[in-house]
Amino acid sequence: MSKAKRLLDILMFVTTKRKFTAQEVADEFHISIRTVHRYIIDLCDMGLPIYAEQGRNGGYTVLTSRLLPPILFTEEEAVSLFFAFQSLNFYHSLPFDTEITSVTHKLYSSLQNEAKIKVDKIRSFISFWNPKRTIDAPFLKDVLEHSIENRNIHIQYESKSGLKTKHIHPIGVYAHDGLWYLPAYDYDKEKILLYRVDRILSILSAEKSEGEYMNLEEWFDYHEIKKPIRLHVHLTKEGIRQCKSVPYFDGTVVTQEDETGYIDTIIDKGELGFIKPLFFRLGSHARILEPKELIDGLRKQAEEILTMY
Amino acid sequence: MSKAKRLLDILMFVTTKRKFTAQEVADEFHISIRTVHRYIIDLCDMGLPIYAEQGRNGGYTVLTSRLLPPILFTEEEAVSLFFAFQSLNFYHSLPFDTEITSVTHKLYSSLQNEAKIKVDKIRSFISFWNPKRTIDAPFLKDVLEHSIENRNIHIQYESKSGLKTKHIHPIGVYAHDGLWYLPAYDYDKEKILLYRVDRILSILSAEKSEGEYMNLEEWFDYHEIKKPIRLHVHLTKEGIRQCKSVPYFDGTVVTQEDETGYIDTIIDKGELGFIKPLFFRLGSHARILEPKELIDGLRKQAEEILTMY
DNA sequence: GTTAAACATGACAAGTAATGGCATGATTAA
DNA sequence: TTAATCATGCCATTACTTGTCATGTTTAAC
Repeated sequence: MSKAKRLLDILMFVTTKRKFTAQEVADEFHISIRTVHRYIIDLCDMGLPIYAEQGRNGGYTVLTSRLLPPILFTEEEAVSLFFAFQSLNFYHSLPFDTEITSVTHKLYSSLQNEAKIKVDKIRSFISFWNPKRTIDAPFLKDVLEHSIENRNIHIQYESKSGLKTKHIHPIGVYAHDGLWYLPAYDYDKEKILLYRVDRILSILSAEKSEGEYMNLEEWFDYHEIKKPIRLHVHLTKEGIRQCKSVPYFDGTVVTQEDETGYIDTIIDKGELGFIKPLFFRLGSHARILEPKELIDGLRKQAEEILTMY
Repeated sequence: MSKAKRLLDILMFVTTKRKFTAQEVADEFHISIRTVHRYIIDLCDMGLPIYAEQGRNGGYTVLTSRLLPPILFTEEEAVSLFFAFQSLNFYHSLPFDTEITSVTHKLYSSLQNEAKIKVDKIRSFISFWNPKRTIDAPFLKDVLEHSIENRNIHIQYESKSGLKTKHIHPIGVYAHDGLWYLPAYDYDKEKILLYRVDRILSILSAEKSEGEYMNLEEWFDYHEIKKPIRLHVHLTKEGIRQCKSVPYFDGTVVTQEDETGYIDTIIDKGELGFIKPLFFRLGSHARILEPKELIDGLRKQAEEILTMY
């Protein structure tokens, strides 16, 4: 076996063990101790942070955590990585922040000048916009950790009705529109609710969870329609155009031959509050035929507005 | 110099040149041709896709594009990369799609089992939610290319008032809420407008641009207030809560001692259409004091609703 | 069809690097 | 004091790398 290959094998061996003696390596690879000492000098030269403790019970200790075998990237692949990083730029709170910074440096410094220019251009010509929030989510990493470790937590939460203590089982976290959300099973309400990570004021305690809950992906797919209700709306041409831009209606907008259209679908009653402002904006571009509750809600809100002003 | 170092130097040399002869390498590194042949066998063993053409004008050709020197990542760094990729998951159209797939494979396959589990967990416990759009943006990569290369383009665009041909200078592209947007200088309207990349039906022609335009970052920072207007609103406690969640008002919401609050700021008249539905939803939680146009707009829309139903 | 430029491969001697063994010393815990 | 550990030097042996030369093969150009 070539020396380079053997060195890498030893690199993997020692970064995995973290603490080891020269004798252990010699036994593992059937080489002499003298050679092991020499190899360790080579690894140090390669930049592996390693230190030795002398005397009985001494040995070597590797400072970095486990390393991957060296990977050869093409320039395009490196560029695509910077593109991926670009999508994280607008987030204020992020887990893995320090690691991403170190990867960025490692990659950027190994690029040739031409590729550096390309990366810089990507940075200035492409962006993933999210509202630049000033809201901090200090418990993001903790909450993520607890959900990965399948633990229940007690949290102090700033809800609509004031400060509350909640006993929840976190399902996962997701970012949307610059904010971090936490779907979690609420043991008091006995159902899954959606929390905002920035509104968590503290984590009081955590305990291992026994139950099995859905994961984040399942939660995204899962939309229980508890109170099905028919939504039936006629749309003008402009109404179609606007509704097609609303992800919620993606796929349900039907265009007819005369260029008008309609939406005719089943939704959950709880979602009416969410779509009401939408139809307010559409005004006469959308004529709601069903449900009556939506029409009444719109009327009520319209009357409230007219009473106010 | 050690063999490993020399092999890497040659690797860089040949991946940059793409096509070369053994003699060229021999001259460059002052080694014999025989050795070059031997080195090339080593590079093949390392997995470099390279083939030889025999005969006069023959030589070697490297199939992959330029490679970076091998990079050592820590396991945490690799995990953070998967985290970054996660943020691209909900996008339907992406440039660099193939590269990201190949990087993902390279990295994942080099992970140890334990780390693979960690990555899988991240994938199932953290997400960057964006509406799953079915809308395709086939010209995304082209438009990006043209803006990087500082070119003007003629496009067919599906606008509010139908199919139109536009002569524009693209400034860059950005993703928001699952859609790709293109701010661009419109040569007919003589100002910067915002286009949706999915509404571009074709790119008719392109020519080198002479002018200097702002870049994407500048455009984000730039918000010309052409027709300044005062927005002055009183908010209830719930009104404050809701407005604080609206990025547009981030920082302008003031809370008073009695737990009510207000917004008092200068905005552009053109933005009224955008904030109108917001105040409709807030209803009596927000009492608009100024501008009159906003109140009138709300009243008009409310009357339209009441006339309809 | 001959020639020149390229790759492909083998043999071998000379040179270089890596290895193992041994010796010595330093440091530390038992 | 002893045993376990790292640190380092020396040297003979072994293994590898290199350059030179020789021999083939393939292909384009003349």
